[in-house]
Amino acid sequence: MKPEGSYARIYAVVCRIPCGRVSTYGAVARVAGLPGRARQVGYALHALSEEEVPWQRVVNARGQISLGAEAGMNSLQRQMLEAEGVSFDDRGRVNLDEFGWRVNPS
DNA sequence: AGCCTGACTCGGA
DNA sequence: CTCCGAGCCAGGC
Repeated sequence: MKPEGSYARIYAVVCRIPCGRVSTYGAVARVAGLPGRARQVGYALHALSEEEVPWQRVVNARGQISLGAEAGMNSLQRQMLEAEGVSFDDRGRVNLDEFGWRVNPS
């Protein structure tokens, strides 16, 4: 198993997130086969920087955008999600109970 | 080789 | 509900 393989897993999971839905780093990590390595998920996405992967649909457990550090990106992400139909509150948080993506919705 | 930082999460206060 | 501390792995210097 190559270390790069883990990254490909993360990208694959993110790509599986349907339009208008968001997921958390922990959830993606778990589905990608990296339980507890949520941090690495964010790290992988940061290194990603590709438009082919909807990294914008990935937020933290609070449903808030953690990009803060990357100037401009956090605002951009919010607008992109809003364009997909995702609602944000005054604090810039998403209602995971509603837009939170479930791997297998019952 | 080691040390520090980081797109995070969880449990407790 | 929010805030704080500890744990986790990988990359950069």
